[in-house]
Amino acid sequence: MKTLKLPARGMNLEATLFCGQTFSWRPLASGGFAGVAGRRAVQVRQEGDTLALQNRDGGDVSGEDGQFWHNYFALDIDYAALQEDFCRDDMLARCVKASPGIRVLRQPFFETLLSFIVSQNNNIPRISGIVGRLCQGFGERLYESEYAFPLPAALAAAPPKALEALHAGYRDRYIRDAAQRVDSGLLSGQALRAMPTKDARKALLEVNGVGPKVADCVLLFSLGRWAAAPVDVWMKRALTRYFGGEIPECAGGYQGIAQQYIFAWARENMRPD
DNA sequence: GACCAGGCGTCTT
DNA sequence: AAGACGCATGGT
Repeated sequence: MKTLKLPARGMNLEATLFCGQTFSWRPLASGGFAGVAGRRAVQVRQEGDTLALQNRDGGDVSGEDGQFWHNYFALDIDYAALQEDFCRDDMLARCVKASPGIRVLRQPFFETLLSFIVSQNNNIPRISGIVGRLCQGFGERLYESEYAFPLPAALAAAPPKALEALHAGYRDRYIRDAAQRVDSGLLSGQALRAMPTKDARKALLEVNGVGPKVADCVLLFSLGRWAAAPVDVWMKRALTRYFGGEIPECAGGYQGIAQQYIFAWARENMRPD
C-alpha cells in the first residue's frame, strides 16, 4: 500500500484536528488519526513536517483524493507569512505563541453547517458523539466502522423518531431545517462561495438554528472567509471566560479559541472582499 | 442536585 | 435595540 506524503508546512496535526473546528477525527492506537470528510475515509500521521495519508480501505490516496486532502488541510496557504503579519498585534502575537501549529481547515459545506448547528450550547465530547451518530445512522458505510457524513436528502427525509436517536435534543428541528434547505437547493456551498461574504452570512442566518456564531464558524471553517462583521462578542467573551483575557502558554482543549481570535483580527484587518 | 456546555429563537420591555 | 428565559441532553 502506497502512502501519500504532503508537506505539513509547520502544521501541528493533532492541535489542528482537536482544537474544535472539526468533530470528525479520532486518534488511532498507531499514533495517527482517522477521519472522514465527504465520502472519503482516511488516516493521517504526522512525521516531522510531513503528513502521511492512507485510505482507510487500504487503497492509495492518489489523483483527486490527494488534491482533496491537500485542499482540506489548506496546504496552499503560506502561514509563516500570515502569522508574521498577525504578530504586529500584541494580543495576536500571544495567540500565535500559544498555538503556532493550528491551521484552519477547508471542510465540506454541509457537514460543517450541521456540526456547528449541533455545537450550540454544547460541549466538544458530546458534539463529537452526536456527529458520530449522525454518520452511523444516516451516512453511507464506507469501510468497516467508517461512515460518510449523511447526504442532505437522508436527513431531510428522516422521521422525527430517527433523529431522536441522535440525542441532539431540541436541535433536531434545526438539523432537519438545514438539511431540507440544502437538499432543495435553496442553500448551497457553491452559491455561498459565489457571494460576497456579507451576503453569504446573511443567507446562513436565515437557517433555523443558525445565529452569528454558527454562521461565522461556517464562513471560516468551510468557506474560507473572514466574516465581514466586526469581531464578534462571543469570541471576546470566550477569551475572557476561559483565559481571563490572556492566552496561557498551554491553552488545553480551547486552543481553537486563540486561533479564532487570530482570524477575528484577520477579518478586521485584511478585508479580502 | 445544581450547574455548565464554543447559542439561538421567542417573548418582553 | 437590548435583556430575560427556555431549550434537551450529558458530564462534573
